[in-house]
Amino acid sequence: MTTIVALSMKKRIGELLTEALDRAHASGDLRSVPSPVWMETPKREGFGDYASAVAMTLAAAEQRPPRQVAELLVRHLQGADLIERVDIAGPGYLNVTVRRDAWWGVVSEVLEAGEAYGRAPASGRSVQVEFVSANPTGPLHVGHGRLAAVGLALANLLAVAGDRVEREYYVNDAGRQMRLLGESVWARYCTLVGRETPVPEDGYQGAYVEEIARSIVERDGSRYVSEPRETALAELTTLAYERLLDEIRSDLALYGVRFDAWTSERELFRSGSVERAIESLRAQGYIFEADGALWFRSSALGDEKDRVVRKQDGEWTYLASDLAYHSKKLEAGFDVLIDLWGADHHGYVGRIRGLIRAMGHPDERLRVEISQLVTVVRKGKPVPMSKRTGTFITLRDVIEEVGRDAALLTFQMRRLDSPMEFDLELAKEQSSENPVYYIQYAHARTAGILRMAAEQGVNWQPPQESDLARLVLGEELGLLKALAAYPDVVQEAAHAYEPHRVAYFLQELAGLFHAYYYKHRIITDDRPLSAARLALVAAVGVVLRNALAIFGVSAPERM
RNA sequence: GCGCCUGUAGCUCAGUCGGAUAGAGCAACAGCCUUCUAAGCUGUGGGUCGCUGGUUCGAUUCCAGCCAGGCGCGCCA
Repeated sequence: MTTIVALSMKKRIGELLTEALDRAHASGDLRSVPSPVWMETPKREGFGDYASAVAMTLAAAEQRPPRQVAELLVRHLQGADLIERVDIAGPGYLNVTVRRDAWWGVVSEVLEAGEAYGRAPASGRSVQVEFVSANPTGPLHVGHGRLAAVGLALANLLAVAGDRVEREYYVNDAGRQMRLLGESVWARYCTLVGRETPVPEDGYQGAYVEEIARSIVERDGSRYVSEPRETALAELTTLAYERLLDEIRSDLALYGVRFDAWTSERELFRSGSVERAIESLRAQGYIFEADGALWFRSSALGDEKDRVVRKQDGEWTYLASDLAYHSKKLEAGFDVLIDLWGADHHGYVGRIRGLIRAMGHPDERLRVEISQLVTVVRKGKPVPMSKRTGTFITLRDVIEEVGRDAALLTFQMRRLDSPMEFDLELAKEQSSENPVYYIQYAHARTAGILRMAAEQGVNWQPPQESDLARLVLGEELGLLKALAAYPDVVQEAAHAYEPHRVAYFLQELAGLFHAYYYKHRIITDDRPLSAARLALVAAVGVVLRNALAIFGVSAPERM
């Protein structure tokens, strides 16, 4: 039985204020019809626990000064539950102070809900998140690491916020890049068995290409050179891409990123999905022929220009299969499709949006989140990242150098659309100062205290209300308020599709806890007080754990 | 040239549909281990929010124009 957590404190206060507005309107004190109010969390202490600017918003329609509107709202809030005091401040803010005893209940709420604390009821919405989707032509690099970390977190965040979420990786295992990979491996292979062959000019030069060729030589010898070139090439291509895809899968597994579905581009061609998608667009007049090629009339759908889907030489472009891919996703009935792309693909958004429109879906159905590029720096010098030249830092390198948890969380400490610099030397040097340790250490401390309590036989669960009433310190109230805010943080972050907000919350909660721990003893001779504090500590541990889980970061019991 | 993103403390970055005295971490400096873990805590200093205008009672936030950086503008992906 899942406990459906009651409304958060913020929402409860918002409802009380909405009711007050309704009463004010019904009694004729207020002329305008009030819309649902938005509570905010004041930046400064002394401004109450929650604030609303509703009086200022209404002032114009009421043709009265904001403070006068605020005063009448305060009158209608008289006697409301939970509320200790409402102050009018500044230009007309309503600053609501919640009764101290109202906070204690959050401890029991957190402990009873456990893993479910912060989880919203099912929204009924289904969302598909497609991310990473790197071509299997080489190992994952740092940029993929950012996309993987954010995709993982975004998917988890939406799931916690109530959406049904599918995580998908689209495998580009067809087309020109695949052929180049095959030719590159072929060249290395031939050279290794004594037939010097140059790697094609646009081919892949990385050392991993030669390694693949070498492993094929070790297993199969030189038998491919006696086959017809086309047959051998096809076989080597498949061997190479399967091997690289395996590596990608294992890198992602090492990183803790799992996908629910892997869609193959080849399969889209083989199954006829590409032809069907193009035919369907043609039937609507969005496909035409010109200059010996086949075009998608995306300019009629908001794109900058029309795009080729089949080249003069008869080969389909990447766009053709991508149209088929997105058609299938739409037909699968997802309410929202999220594509997480690197900034170097953002010019692609217009044509995919064109498809969405052609298929008669609203723009909101497709969300393309663009990750600005990651610049990798080593000792202050930029490291070029190119699969073709073969000089790049792989995701695996990063995980091995700075650790999985640190890598995952580092990518969450900035907004996705903010460019970031990743200095490997710095990341190593600062590893002990990394936010991830700070947060994990807070969790380990909660675990350590609970262990000690168990050893000393201090009984604290289930928490008694009379004991919780002993939580009166400023630090304790601060922690209670943070715990109460967690469901709001999750919901607001999900609404904005911005998991990094949860990361900042984590840092704040960990900070509050460290300060509390240092200033006050949890386990003392005062058993009821100890019980109350232990319950609070346990609740902090639960929320730290739940929030870390969104990022796929571990919550160690000891460090 | 056009499009998208970015510009906030020395550095890396937050900043809640426009709101109150713009915040955090790192770095610097000064303190704190007889304690349930010092991977921690306490304090100090540090800002023309890129620039200029506009809208508004009110702009770091919205709009326009500049400046600087990144990315894109292919019958590549």
